[in-house]
Amino acid sequence: MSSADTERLDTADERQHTEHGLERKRQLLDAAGELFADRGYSATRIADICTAAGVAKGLFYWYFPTKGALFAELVRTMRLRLRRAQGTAMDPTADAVTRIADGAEASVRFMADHAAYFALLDVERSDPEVADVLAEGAGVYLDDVRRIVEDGQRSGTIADAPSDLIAVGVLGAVSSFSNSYRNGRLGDDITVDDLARFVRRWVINALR
Amino acid sequence: MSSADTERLDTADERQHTEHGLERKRQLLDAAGELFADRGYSATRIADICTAAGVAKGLFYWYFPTKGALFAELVRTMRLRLRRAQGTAMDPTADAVTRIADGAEASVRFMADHAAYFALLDVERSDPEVADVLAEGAGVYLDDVRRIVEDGQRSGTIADAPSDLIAVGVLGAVSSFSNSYRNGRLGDDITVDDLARFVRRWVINALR
DNA sequence: CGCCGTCTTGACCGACGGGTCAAGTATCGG
DNA sequence: CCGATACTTGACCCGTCGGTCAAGACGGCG
Repeated sequence: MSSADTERLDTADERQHTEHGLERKRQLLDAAGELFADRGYSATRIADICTAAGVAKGLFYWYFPTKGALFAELVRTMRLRLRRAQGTAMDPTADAVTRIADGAEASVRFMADHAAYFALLDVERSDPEVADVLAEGAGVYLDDVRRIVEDGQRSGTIADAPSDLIAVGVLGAVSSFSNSYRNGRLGDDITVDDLARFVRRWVINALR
Repeated sequence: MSSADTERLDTADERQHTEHGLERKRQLLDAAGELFADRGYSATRIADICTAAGVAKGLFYWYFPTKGALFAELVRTMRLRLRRAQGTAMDPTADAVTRIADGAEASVRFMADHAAYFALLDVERSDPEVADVLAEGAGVYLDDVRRIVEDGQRSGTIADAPSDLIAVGVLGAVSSFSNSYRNGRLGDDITVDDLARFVRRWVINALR
């Protein structure tokens, strides 16, 4: 038996984790998410993440091959969760406008629920170390929305204009409102429900 | 005469620059703007800026006390220019909706003209070293728009809803569309004029 | 020409932080 | 009780990068 079999994973990122190991990993992910959110990616030291999670620095590399890998995992997890939230909020049999409005509303609520995480997506977009992962998902939502917009245009419920422009507008509205809400630019007297309702109305208004 | 007079400016950021000196400074500012835009603030090394500007690293500190200071100057210059562009585009005697639409259109054109610069504002929002400068101006535009919105609501031309929400929506639309245009998400077949017209229509539609 | 202030250089310094490593501890199946 | 495998530690290494500095070059003015 050659020694290659075991060596394959020595340095690799795929390790055999126990239940407890996965829990640790999640702790690190959580700590990192919070720190990234309010200090930025590059301003967050691996040592900070470990301190926040209450472990030694060396342990970081047991779970992640590099800082960027953790970031990528964080982003992908988040993206998955958001899409799931959108999916369950949208009734596939409803008309295009309703579907978009439902998706937008769900996104706003989701982003408000996970404010710490979403401050991230909004940040460090250009750091080459992370740009790829971020860009990778940027077009996905756009495509989702554009498809529905075109659907709506075929049935005449959505105004006739370049579908990608409209999609950008919808996505932009969701993220703008969510961002402003998150960093308190809207004041404390407005609730998530208020915001969600307003965005729904705003989007519907923009589509016609 | 005490020696304090000359010493005051030794380390300070205010230096006596000749015409040629100011030109140099502008070169550095330009080079930095471009590099920041496509690599991010923290990923851009001072050495990179100097290389791009074709000067030695030491010279950087003849013109700027620190990296952050250059950034701050860049941002403030940009903000000033944008506000000026908006100001000249908006007829103070026109009604609120027209004023907002004009301002939005002008902003879109301006951002397209200065794409390299504006990739910046969108980036590294959370880097503590630069967060202050960025946040400092964030509320300004919001206030500008909100005032006009409230004006329009008084005269009944703008829908009755929290004015800050509406202002966030307008600002968000402008930046979303500009961003998408800048990084090519809208395809090459769309021109700035198309975009500007579309945003105008979008904003007007959203206000009523 | 000689002085002075502006401008320019590139070698150098220091710390900061990502990543490594050798030495453990904890747990579990046999 | 033994060995294997997952986990944990903190000292250490080392490249990188912001910032300094001493030595000049250039240009105008008396």
